[in-house]
Amino acid sequence: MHENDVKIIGVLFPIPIDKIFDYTVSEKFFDEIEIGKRVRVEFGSKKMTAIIYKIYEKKIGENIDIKKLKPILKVLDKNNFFTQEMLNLAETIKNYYLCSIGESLWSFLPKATSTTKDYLDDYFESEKIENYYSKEFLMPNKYQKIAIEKINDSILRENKNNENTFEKNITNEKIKKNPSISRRGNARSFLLFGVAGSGKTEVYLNSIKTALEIDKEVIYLVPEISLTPQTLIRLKSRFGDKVGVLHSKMPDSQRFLVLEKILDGEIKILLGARSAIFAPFRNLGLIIIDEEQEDSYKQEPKPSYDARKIAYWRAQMNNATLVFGSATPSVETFYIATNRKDNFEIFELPYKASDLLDEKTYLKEKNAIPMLNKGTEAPKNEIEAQNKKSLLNKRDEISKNEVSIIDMKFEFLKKNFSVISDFLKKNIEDKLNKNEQVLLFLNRRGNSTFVFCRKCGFIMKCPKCDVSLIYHSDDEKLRCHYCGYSVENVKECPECKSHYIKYFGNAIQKVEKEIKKLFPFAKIARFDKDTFSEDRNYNFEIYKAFQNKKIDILLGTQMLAKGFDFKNLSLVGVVSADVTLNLSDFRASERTFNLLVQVLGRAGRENKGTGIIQTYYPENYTILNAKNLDYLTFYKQEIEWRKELNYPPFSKLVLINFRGKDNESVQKKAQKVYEILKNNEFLKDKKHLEIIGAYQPVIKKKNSNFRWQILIKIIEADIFNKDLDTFYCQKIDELVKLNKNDKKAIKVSIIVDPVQMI
DNA sequence: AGCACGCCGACT
DNA sequence: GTCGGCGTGCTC
Repeated sequence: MHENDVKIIGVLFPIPIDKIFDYTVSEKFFDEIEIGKRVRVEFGSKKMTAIIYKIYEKKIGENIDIKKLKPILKVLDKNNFFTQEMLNLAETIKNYYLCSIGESLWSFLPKATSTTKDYLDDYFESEKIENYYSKEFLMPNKYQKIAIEKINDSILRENKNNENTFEKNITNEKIKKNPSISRRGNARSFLLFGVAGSGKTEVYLNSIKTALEIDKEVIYLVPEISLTPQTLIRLKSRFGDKVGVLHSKMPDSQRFLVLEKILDGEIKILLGARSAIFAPFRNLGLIIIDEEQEDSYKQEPKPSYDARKIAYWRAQMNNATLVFGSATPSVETFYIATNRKDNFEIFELPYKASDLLDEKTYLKEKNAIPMLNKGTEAPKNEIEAQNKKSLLNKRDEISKNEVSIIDMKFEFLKKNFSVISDFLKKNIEDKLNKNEQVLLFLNRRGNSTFVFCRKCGFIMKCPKCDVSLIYHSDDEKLRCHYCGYSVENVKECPECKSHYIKYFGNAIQKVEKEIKKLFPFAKIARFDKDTFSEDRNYNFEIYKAFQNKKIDILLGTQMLAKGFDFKNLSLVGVVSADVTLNLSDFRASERTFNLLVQVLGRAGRENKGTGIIQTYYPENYTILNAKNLDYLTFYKQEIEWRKELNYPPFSKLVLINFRGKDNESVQKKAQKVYEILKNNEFLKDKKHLEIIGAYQPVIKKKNSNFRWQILIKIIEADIFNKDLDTFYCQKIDELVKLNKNDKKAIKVSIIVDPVQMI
């Protein structure tokens, strides 16, 4: 084998080893190989697909023994799915989220998932798009107008001093070790803060139009695409074939087709969930992230990236405009936006668009507002005043639904032992009599939260996880909601053989039974993960059935809170608001607040509806502020304790997970690492570092593995700036890696910015 | 992460 | 005997 006959390339696998693997390339492949293309190679004993990351020209390094290298078998791609920007981004992700470069780069490409036909297809077959939304751009109200003008201004301004980012040939030299992302131009970031129905989408659509006019491309992220078919329909009706979609149920072949169309320039707007943030656009001008507060933007298995953060980095690298939208923004984003950090600006859409756009108002607005998309600048002081006014004053003017809080402790004293309070019952009856629809919300699947023996107190627990089993009456089984373990229901106590088995707590199936008893003539349907998994089309069916008034009472878990838009719904009852509130997670209040506001917002999007929250904590600030739909007051209280206890946005969290079969050795390991971190001379910065541990999380055992954790708070970290705290993270990573290779029986993983704390 | 290889216990 | 559980090490 002569040096001239072969080339050597370095490739990456989707494995957690931070290493580039070298292979030889025979002459017949010389024309095909290119950095970013995928190749088929033998790896160990298996054939695997890898991505070309390096092409070594001519000189073969002295430390590479050519005889040890295996040849590549095939070049898989005609097109290169990676732009130069993506390769740099992979490095950034690797450094920030502490994964291997292989894992990082591979997360950009579709991986084999289920190939079920999605119900969206049926949706398009059965419904005519035009029937739903107009092709015309609606006339925005004055709040929308202010936002649109500012966003358009940002998009257009960047066009002037933007170099062409199209790069065809990627060379090794261009892959820098620490790519700079500080190339910040004038592009800005925006938070659109507006209640449900306030017309955020119309603002997005206008911004997209502007971006397209100057030949820029757009990424539009939604939390879960299959729950929001309306968004796609609206996009398609305005922009037609330029719109591409990526969603979770799509087969890989179709995903690659979408990527190809992006590279060909056929697709200019990509709508999708989290992973769509990696779209290989070469002239990205706008990124929209709707429902910005959703946890689903953060991926938990490695690489555990946050699409919002990636969006921020990509916006910086491309000088693109970034738009976040939410009715209840995440505390972190709201903090940054209101403190105007990182070129961030906040706009409020304080009214439901329907309230403003009655015909009279419409005509008034239409006459008052000059044509859009010409970069017309609204008077600066007016905008400022408008923002100030609405942020400082409580939003009294907002047409809000009437919401009541019911103290369940009091119900108990009244000797009403039902899960439905008298007040809620009366209200449901009232609505049913008026032929209106009711939605009941409960955040717990199954029938009872736990099953125990009244004689000896034995609680049925999952043998693999440290959680109680939940009784499902459908099939008379006890299930673990963490690992899926299930057993037949018990009639006698496995411990003392008594027959005094009691079912405790209120889960959704039990509530369903009770509702059926209370309202025997009502048509009742249940909607949760259990009914959902049985039939993929179920949620669409339910949606249609409810729309067509074939259901009187719909009972559901948090899956209901998203995306659904019911017109005849006039009462939302939260059966229990307390389940998520009591979780030991620093985001528990935030999640509960968001969920409550979302669920309550389902009522009366057209007419005025009512809401009822049942709780044991009627004085809790989360519940109270949710009742008033008062985000600002909630935020002020939430941010205060976060600051006090150094939680995000005042710190960056790094969670180290230890798990293994033997509890004691896992504990020892965790404690040893804790000592090492605590005593390390680089990490002795007590002012900026708080190391907590080693402790057992609330769920001590998961899937037969005992768990221990160490939590590190890097204080005063800037949550969007990766440079500030990278040093600490790298050091932590280094120390943990150095100390984990002695035994494989204990698995150690580091999660940067964890979302699941328990 | 997979996967092979190898060492020990259980059982047709 | 041999099947299989999982602990350990390797992948260019």
